[in-house]
Amino acid sequence: MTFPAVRVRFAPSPTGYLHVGGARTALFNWLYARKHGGQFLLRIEDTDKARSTDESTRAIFDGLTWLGLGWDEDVVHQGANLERHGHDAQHLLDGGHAYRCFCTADELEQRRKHAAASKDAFKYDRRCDRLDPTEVARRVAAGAPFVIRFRVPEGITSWDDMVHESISFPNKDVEDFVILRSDGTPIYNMAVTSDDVAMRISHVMRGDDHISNTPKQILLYRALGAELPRFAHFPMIHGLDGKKLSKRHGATAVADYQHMGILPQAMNNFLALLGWSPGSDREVMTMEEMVWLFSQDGLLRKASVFDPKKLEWMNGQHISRLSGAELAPLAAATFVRFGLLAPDDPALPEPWFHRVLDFVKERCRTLDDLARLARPFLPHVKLEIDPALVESHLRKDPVLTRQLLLESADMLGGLDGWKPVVMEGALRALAERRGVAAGKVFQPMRVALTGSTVSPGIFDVLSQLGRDVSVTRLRDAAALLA
RNA sequence: GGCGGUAUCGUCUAGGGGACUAGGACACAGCCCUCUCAAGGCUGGAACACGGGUUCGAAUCCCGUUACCGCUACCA
Repeated sequence: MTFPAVRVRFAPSPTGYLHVGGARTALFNWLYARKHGGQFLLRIEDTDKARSTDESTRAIFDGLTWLGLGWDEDVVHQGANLERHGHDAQHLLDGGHAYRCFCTADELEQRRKHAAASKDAFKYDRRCDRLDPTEVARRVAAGAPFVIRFRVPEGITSWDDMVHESISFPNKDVEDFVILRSDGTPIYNMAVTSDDVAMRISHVMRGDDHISNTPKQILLYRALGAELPRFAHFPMIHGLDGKKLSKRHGATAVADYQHMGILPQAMNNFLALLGWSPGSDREVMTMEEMVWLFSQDGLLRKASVFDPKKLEWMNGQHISRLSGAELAPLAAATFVRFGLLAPDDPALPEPWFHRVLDFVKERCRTLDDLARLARPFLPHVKLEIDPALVESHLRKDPVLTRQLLLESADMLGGLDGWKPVVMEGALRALAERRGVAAGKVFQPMRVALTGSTVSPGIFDVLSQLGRDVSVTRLRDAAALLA
């Protein structure tokens, strides 16, 4: 027996940026396709011309590209398939699965309000389905506008969801939904089903806000005589307050995290763990490992809360585990933004640059941290010491500090060899001679050497900087105190 | 209101009838390491929503309640 080909799709509507919930849906689809050697397709659902923008479409492409979630065939623009959607709807009408409805939007609105006022559940009452055929023909001939409604049959509609177990809806709770607007364009469920059939989608995997659309789509598949795909409904992602993630929660676009210095693999890793678990305590994973570990058995049903703190932690883990060479291209844009490198800077592929990244990466949680910490070790960047730091760390005890700086400069300048262990012995001896705690020597040195109170160990800093630069910076700082 | 879904530490989760004194991670607190900051190590507080069943035995299965979420458009 052969398994049907796995073909999945991510189908966002281009009405904003790519937000983290969408990204997670795309990720799961991508992971599933990779896992099973199938295709991951992208379809832009732009049938709502009023809300769709090219800018949003671009944002979706950019977001997916940044995350590394490439799609396998040409992008499908739903709007290009309007004709087929219309045909399918017509086919349904011809086959007796649908009927014309002449009720206007205003009338419907009135009836809905009326129902709400008397606390009744509103459901279309099928009055147009009871119209006499000659009356229908008369109205059509007279040019009366109409929509096409699907005639929901009796019975119950259910399916085995890959995330949930069996979900079922009594058809009496599903109203005769509109499939074609009066202007001949399709409504969501019609367009989606028509496209999914045409694209031979095998697994429809999306957010669980679509659960109540599923019975409608299943009914459409059946009326169209098409084979049903498998369905999977992923739980929503909420903000810290437990409410649906929205702008109120701060950053919700994947691009926001990109600009905050989050690595795409960390974003994917973090998102994957929202609604999926490998079934063990495994947390930090590469994309390859996730593909390997991904399984529908690990799919969770409960909505999860997006916690930016944990994302940052995870980002730090990824940064530390990547080599300087791997980090360089990922960090390039950030270094450019910090004014430390030019776009396509020749330093990017240089081993010395990679060594700098390796030198500081362990203490970073974001690429911004990386840029900040790497700065003092970039030979072409002039060291600047924040005046506030000069005040708080050097001018506290200017005479002694200047003395210590000068002495260490002399001492280091004449040191036999440039080894951290040797420096340590000499510097500690110096502190002892002057009767001060070692930290009293090291911290001013750190500020003098890096312009910061945070850096790798001071002897490693000296070693990385080299003797000449180190001595110069110590003397320069001392000069500030003269 | 109707329909659907969900329920384990503050958060992400492990758990699939006995291995649960409920495990890990983030966050938080303390300690260790230590020249700073991270990383790392150790320790601590912190959860099975509630009520009924089923069973010798329930976090795990069933029912109900509650809470939360989603859908309820000629939006997607």
